[in-house]
Amino acid sequence: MNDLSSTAIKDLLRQAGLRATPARVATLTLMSQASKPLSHAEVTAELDGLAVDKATVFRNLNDLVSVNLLRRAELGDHVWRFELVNSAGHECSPHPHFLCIDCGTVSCMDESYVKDANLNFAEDVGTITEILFRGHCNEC
Amino acid sequence: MNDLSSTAIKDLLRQAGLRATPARVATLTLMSQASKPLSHAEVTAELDGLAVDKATVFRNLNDLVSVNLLRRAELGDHVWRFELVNSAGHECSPHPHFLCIDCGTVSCMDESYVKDANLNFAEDVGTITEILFRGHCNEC
DNA sequence: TCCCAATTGCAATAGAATTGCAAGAAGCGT
DNA sequence: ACGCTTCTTGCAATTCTATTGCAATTGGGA
Repeated sequence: MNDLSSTAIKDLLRQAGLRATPARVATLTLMSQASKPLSHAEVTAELDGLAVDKATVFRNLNDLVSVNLLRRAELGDHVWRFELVNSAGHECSPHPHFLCIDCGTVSCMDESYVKDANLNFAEDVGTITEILFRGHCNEC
Repeated sequence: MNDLSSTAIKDLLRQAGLRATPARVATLTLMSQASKPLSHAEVTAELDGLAVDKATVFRNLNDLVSVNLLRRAELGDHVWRFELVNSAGHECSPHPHFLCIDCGTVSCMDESYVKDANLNFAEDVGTITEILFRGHCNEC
């Protein structure tokens, strides 16, 4: 997806306030080369050359999510999957996401799609912070 | 929501090819009175007067799903939630859910809220099977 | 009512995800 | 380059949701 150099990845981490440890650099590198969202188990397996503990993998993935470098998705099989958040421009205003339950790919949709619905609903039940659509994408 | 009589519920079960055991009747009764999707833990808690084992609750919920009396949803917090599929006409189509990220409460919203958005979006990216809103509910 | 298959209870299990804590690194200032 | 502070890691144990095996029990048609 984004294939970044090692130094670029370290910079990303430090700019996010995280230390650029080998495990984190390897995790982000892996994610930037992945063609689909990876589960924790898959990330652990790919990183086995580094002998990274699974708890560390979990913590790193969640850390990367909390600083918005990764996105965490649930496809409906009770396994978290992680995907790079492409910080190259958009991602500014909150917008709905579409999650394909077959291939796991997350795509962004224009905010205007559900603007009206959002407003109506917010008045009824609470404040919306995330809108997620699940289904089968056109490729699947 | 639908408050069915005990005999009606037994009929539903038998028509579906399942035996009308007390645990199942109680489960379906509870589901028919619920205003929102219930997790397995919630169902177990509500049924504690009957001393139903949690494994039995799981099995019954899954059985009811497999005969299309219940619908099973995953709202992004790794907890299965179940809700009645009302075969009596209304309320049978899948509708959006709202999940409070603070207290975990789930509520249902009317399908019409996002009907237009749904149609527009489906043409663009794929087929929508589930719509989920996350945010802070009015109580939190 | 009788009988067999469906169902249940109990305990054990699977597996994902999380946590506590001490040892080990990253990166700051000097 | 050095040392110090703080963040991370590894390891083991734990939590939590969900599932399964098996013997005992029960529903409901014959």
